[in-house]
Amino acid sequence: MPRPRFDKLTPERREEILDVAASEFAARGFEAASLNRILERLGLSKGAAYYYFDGKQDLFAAVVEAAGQKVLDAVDWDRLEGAPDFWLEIDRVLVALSQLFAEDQRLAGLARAVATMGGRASQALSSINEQSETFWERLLAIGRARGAVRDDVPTRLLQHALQGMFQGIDRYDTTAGDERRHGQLASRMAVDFMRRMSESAGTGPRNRTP
Amino acid sequence: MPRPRFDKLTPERREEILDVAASEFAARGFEAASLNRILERLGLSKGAAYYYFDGKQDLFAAVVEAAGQKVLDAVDWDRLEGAPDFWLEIDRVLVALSQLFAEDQRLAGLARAVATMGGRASQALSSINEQSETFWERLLAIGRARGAVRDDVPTRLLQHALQGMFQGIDRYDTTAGDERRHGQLASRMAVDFMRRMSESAGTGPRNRTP
Amino acid sequence: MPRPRFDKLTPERREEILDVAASEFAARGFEAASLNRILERLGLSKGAAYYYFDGKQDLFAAVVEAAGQKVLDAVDWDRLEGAPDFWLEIDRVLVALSQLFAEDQRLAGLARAVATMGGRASQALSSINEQSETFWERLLAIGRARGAVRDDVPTRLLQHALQGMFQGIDRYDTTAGDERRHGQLASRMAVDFMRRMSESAGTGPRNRTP
Amino acid sequence: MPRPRFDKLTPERREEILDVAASEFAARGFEAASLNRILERLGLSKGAAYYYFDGKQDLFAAVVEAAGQKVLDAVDWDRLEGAPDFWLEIDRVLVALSQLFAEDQRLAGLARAVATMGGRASQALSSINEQSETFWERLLAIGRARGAVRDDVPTRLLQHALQGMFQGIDRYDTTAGDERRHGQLASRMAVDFMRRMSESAGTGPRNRTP
DNA sequence: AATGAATGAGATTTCATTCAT
DNA sequence: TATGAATGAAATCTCATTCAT
Repeated sequence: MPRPRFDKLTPERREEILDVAASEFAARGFEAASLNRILERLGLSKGAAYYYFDGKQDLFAAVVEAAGQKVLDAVDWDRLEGAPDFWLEIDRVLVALSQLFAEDQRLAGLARAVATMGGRASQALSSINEQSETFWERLLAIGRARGAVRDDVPTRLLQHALQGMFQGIDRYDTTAGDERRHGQLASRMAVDFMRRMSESAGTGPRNRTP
Repeated sequence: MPRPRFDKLTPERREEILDVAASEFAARGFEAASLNRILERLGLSKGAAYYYFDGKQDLFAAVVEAAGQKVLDAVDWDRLEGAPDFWLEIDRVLVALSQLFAEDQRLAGLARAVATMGGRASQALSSINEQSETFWERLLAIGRARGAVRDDVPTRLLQHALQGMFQGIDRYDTTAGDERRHGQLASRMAVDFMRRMSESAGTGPRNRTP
Repeated sequence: MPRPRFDKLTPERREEILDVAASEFAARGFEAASLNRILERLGLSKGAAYYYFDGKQDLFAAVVEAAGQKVLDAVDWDRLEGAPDFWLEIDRVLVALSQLFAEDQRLAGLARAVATMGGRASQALSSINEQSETFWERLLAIGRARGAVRDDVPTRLLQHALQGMFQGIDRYDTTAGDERRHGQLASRMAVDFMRRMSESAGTGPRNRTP
Repeated sequence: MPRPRFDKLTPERREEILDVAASEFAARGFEAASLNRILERLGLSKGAAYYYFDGKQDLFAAVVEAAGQKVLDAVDWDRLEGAPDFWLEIDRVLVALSQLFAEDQRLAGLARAVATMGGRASQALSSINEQSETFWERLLAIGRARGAVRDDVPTRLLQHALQGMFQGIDRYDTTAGDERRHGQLASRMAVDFMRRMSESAGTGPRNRTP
């Protein structure tokens, strides 16, 4: 994770650095991404880079954390907690997220890049995983408290299954021909899949997707 | 894809080559895998390698295709087609597959490696994608013919969603602590998720998982 | 030079081999040309290639010699010897040659490739140089016997200067934009340059080019 | 072309680098030259090389440009412009150049190397071609302004023909046995050839070479 | 607080040639 | 006569990282 010094930079510079790095990582994946290229595009010296970050992995971690924060912030947790119909609200949440992903093309790429790292990135990604788990745990916990989400399956298992399902849809989206229509359909189906996977039995009518 | 010459090698050598390469690709992903390391471990000269394969990507494609074939072969398609209860048979199929994955640890790694390549590997992976689509299309087509699989969603979208879900579960499996018990649970849950995602409405009782 | 065995091949095969090799050498120059690529395109095995030729240089020599023979054969030496006006006949000769070069695009490329080798190709090119010298010596000797070509400069020097000049024009031709018109102009100017360089003083009017 | 950083090296180091590289390129031509060998001889690490240059072609371009500059600097343009007898002055210029080439053996080799690249080196050699054209355009423009150089032929055509002729003489020079005497003769003849090729008709007596 | 020169290992790939069969 | 498997050196280039200043 970035050294404390990194926070002393102006917010603009900080954001620019993470921005450019995000583009590279998202476009090429962690391994194929080139630190050199990132720094060149940034006009940042090698020395400076290693002054702020501990290396390539550390920069990657910072980038992904920032992206994760964006996702966390895009959800109105209080509203979700208080919503009368959990699944209806989830629908809103996912629509918001899919808009976020549509606006910031790098998010999907980063998600893919993280998935790639697998077991390899030992320490660097621990914070990322925590963050990711936070998101799902929070979301599923709320659902469970409402009795909307099944409790016959470990949270982490459900989380990974959902996460994977979303990534699969993302991959479909990426390779689909007619982009606009597919994007909408994919987003709608994602909600449907999520509900089917997570809903506790007997919660309500079988199929809410019109 | 490997040059025709490759097929002239003894089956043992062929398998050994694909085996070692599979280990490397599965363990590190495509980008981070080192062709050098593979050849070194094989005692194969660089020249020979390029005599049989067109390059790193080509070798990767061969490795993945062989793995894919294993998966295809693990399914008894005729039996699936004739089974009285589709979902019951699917359960058997997935159990078989999860055993296959458990036995050959590299399979999951390869699946991850393929997922990683994303758009980058253009031509080299076309055959792989075909193979993968073949598997799912076949499976879903049978399910649809039986009226067991919903038809309100494009096959490819469903395929990707399912594929991603399984990968998510695999990732859960990989990082879970108590391996044995989790593996079984995960496998059982995978069937449940798949059924929930794919089942056509009104097919039967809501939740078959006891 | 090709081993005697080479002559035992059918003329068609012989020509095909030299043809394909000529394309490669002409297109890439000697160093960058790939023997592998040539053999692949020919469907000729490595073993066979080394059975007929002594190696890359040897093949190159054979290719160039064949090309040189074409050039030698394109000149009607008897007619040149008996022509009433030497320079008028040279004009015809050069037009014929420039047509030959226009028809067989590889000739110019080969000429360039030979020029490249410089001192390096020690033995392999000796025959080529002999051939080349034969051409010019013959041509200049006739001109001298007629009193049309100056004799205050060593033949070999004149030869190299002329050869170089032609190559220069060839290079101009290659890079010129409007191909058709330039080709004609270049060919016409080549004769003019050659005459100016070679004509003995006081042979006639200053400028025959209309 | 070398990155700006290259100019920050000490002049000595800069010259040494270009020197060693020039030797290799001149001796073997571009394709056969080995970047590895150059760096080894220089005691320069690969990384450093690519820190200063963009690659082999880039280094080559730098080498040739430096050489070209030497040639341009060897001509006293002002004096040529003001000389009472253009061709007499050209004689001086060419003698100076032939001395330059005699002193720096690599120059001719480099000229040959450049000629070799032909169409292949697309962008890398654009600056070199400009430089070369500058030299000839300048020289011929002065001659034309004086009425000494014919204007019935495009400058670039004349330029290439002259350039080729000089290279031919250089090749003669290289392969000639008795070096000293030939060199002088060749230099003298080069002037004669150039004049014959370029002189506008009716400028003066037919043959100035005694 | 920052620079940027330098490293050197390692990447993938291509080459001409040999030789057992 | 002919094959084609095998070699291994060498090619160009990129990488993340270090460190003296």
